[in-house]
Amino acid sequence: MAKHSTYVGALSPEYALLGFLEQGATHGYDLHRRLLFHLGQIWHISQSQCYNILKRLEAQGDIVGELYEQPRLPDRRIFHITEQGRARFEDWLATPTGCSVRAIRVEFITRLYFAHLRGSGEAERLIQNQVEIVRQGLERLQSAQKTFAPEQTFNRLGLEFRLQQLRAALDWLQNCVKTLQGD
Amino acid sequence: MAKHSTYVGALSPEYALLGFLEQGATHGYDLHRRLLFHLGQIWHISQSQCYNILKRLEAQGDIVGELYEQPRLPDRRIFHITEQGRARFEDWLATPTGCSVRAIRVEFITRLYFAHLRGSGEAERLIQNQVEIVRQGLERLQSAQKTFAPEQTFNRLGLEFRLQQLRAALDWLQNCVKTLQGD
DNA sequence: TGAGATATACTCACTGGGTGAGTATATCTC
DNA sequence: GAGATATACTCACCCAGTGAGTATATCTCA
Repeated sequence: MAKHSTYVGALSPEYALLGFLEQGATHGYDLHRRLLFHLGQIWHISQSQCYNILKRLEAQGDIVGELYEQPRLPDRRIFHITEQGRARFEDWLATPTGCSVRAIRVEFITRLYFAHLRGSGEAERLIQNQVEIVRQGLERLQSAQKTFAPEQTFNRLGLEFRLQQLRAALDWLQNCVKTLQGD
Repeated sequence: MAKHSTYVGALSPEYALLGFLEQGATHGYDLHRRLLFHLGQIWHISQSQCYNILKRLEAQGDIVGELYEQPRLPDRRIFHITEQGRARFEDWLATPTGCSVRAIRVEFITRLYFAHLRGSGEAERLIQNQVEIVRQGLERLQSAQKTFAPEQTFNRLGLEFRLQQLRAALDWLQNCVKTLQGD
């Protein structure tokens, strides 16, 4: 069940789509439009990729589509989220985000978006959790830094880069709280 | 020719492999080991992915492999870089890296690695170029910041995140010069 | 009035990044 | 003498992502 891919590159917008569908049934075209409008700076997803994901979600049983014929426009498939899909989404929303920069930029902000919509301080809790995770990640990287052989200059540089990025992410997280309060 | 993929996710270690092969012919197992040792913090590549790429490079004519039978160990395929492959590599090395954080962390550091090996100030020039590119990117993002509708809080947050990350990258670049001089 | 852009809605075939498991042998270690 | 580790590569698979194509309706502006 809920067999998450383990490798870090696997940041699929499928949960964003599930999240939109959790708010109510709709069709692929609309989902793509909403993704662009609300999270377009986070996800850069083509229309066809959107449909690809919907196809997969349907095959997995997270959503079901019903065909509606329209008089003159192309037929629509309206997707509904299933109980299984809803459970997967809730599960994902409660899963802490890793501390890679990419995970924060993409997965964390997406989670934050849906948590914020629900109100009641969920977003703030999410941020505080993430601050803790990033702090721990920083410590881990800092101790890893000492283990390099001197000839591995570029591995060291790579690690320093990640450290700087994580520190910046931490600053951003702390600023995030204020931004979300002020709107 | 040199049909680069256009989308940002496309950061293939193929050029790193070409770069190693440009230093001399060798086999897949050794290439994977070298990639891990010298750039393991930059590329997280499984063995099979390494072989996948070699297969593609051979199909494209950038490298050629010759089979060597060994008495008791598995056969080896020794790969040589072709003239076309060498040209592709040189081309890539001279191409400026984009200003996404990921591109810098991965592509830029890889370029820097090979430029540094050649000496004669190539690495320093690369860094100075990149500083300029990142500065321009920062300005572009800063002006994009003003164009958001007020309801697009999360797009704005996403953009702020990228801004912070780029500023940190700029600091890192400036530090880089010192690190490379001091070894 | 009529040409061209833009919106609606989806399909298809493809590339390429990435993984995990499997194969078979030799040597090192305890 | 058993079990880990190194050598060297193959295979089948998943999924992220793209670009082009299809077909119609409405809006825009000269």
